[in-house]
Amino acid sequence: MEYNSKQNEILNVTEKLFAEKGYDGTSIRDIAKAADINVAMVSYYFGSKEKLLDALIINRVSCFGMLLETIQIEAISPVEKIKKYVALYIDRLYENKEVYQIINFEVVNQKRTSHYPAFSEIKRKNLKLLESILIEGENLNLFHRNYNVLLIPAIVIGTFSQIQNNKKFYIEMLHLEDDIAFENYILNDFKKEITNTVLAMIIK
Amino acid sequence: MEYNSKQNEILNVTEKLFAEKGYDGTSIRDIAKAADINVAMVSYYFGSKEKLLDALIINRVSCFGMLLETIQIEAISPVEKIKKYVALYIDRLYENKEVYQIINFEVVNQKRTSHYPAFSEIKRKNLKLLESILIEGENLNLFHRNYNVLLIPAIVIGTFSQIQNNKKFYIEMLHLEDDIAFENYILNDFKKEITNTVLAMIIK
DNA sequence: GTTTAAATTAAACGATTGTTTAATTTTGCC
DNA sequence: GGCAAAATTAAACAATCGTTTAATTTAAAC
Repeated sequence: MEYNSKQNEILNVTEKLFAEKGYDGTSIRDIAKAADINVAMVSYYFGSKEKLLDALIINRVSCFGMLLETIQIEAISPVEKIKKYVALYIDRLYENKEVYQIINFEVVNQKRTSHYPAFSEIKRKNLKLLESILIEGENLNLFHRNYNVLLIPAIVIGTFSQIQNNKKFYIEMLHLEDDIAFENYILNDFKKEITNTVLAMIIK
Repeated sequence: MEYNSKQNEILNVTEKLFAEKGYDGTSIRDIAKAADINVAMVSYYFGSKEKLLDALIINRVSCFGMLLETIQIEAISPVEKIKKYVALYIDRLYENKEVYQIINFEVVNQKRTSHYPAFSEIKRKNLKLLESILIEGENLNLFHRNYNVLLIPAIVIGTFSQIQNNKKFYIEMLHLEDDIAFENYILNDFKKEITNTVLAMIIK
């Protein structure tokens, strides 16, 4: 689906507002005001508020799955593959933190669960990839197998979300100066720490 | 604050609905219908919707901090203390998963951040306790210190939330039969796994 | 320049929102 | 039984919600 500049502006504004105030907490008039357009334009371009949410999620998520798959092809050790897997995961989560925040709430929210199958599919795919790397490591006698594969993405995503959601608290506790320092923490120190945690789980 | 049976019924229903559909996604009429009372009763007892949220959170959270502190007094090794710390944390999170779900969203939500200081205080307190156990372990040469203390509660809470929020997905992937099997998984297998993860992070 | 479709607007739609009112019923106390 | 306070009710309040309408402006094509 291709969007013109006006539609993209609406999507950008919507992403920001839905992530900040939630779907139910954001009115179409909020969106129209922030995007500097008439309220009727949202319905005109997207049909309805619910379809706007659909369009936003589909647009943002369409490129989610791809990058990870290249890891398995590379000629590097399973340990390096895990490192790359986690690093890419964190990058991807941070890059799409707004839409991920929206999804995270809307998946829980029992009012709108229409996107559930699409996400299950992406998560299943990512799990398959991780599993193949882990088996490779087990065959090379690098990894043991007394852990639950499901726990690894749960730890990566969960810990990331926890810190991102409580950004203010962690900025305070880590004595970070501003949002840029926080971004640097996530993409560097946190990435290393969570990678080490995952490796400590699986390495013999 | 003491509440009569009618007020408690309202709080119980509100907790369930806010956790399911969010604060903005739940109307006072939803609450009144579920609690089988007149809409005016909510305002009559709690003043407003926002004050109802306040009352709910304060009521549920008031007993949050206490139990953990008993750990430090016990005459057991730091490793055992960490095990107890994580186990108690999981129990507490699961027991209060509804209100925790509400808080988790409302803290992120920039519209209502009034409860932020109270939670920062509880989190800070829990961190202090954890830190004292870790130092005890370092002094006994059991733990090394190349890890970030902040990461431990972030992993425990984050991973728990991630699995709880995507309950449906995990029930499917873990081949669990029903909600009771899921509860058993969280309180037994998951608790062990996440404890092992934390221990793998810190033990020499 | 005229025509036609697309874009944009202000206004209005009915439904729902949180809250208040004023009347009524229930309760506890003497 | 009478009375005052508390509890409960239906109804109404203004505000906001998502959406639609119908009119107007802009843009593109010929």
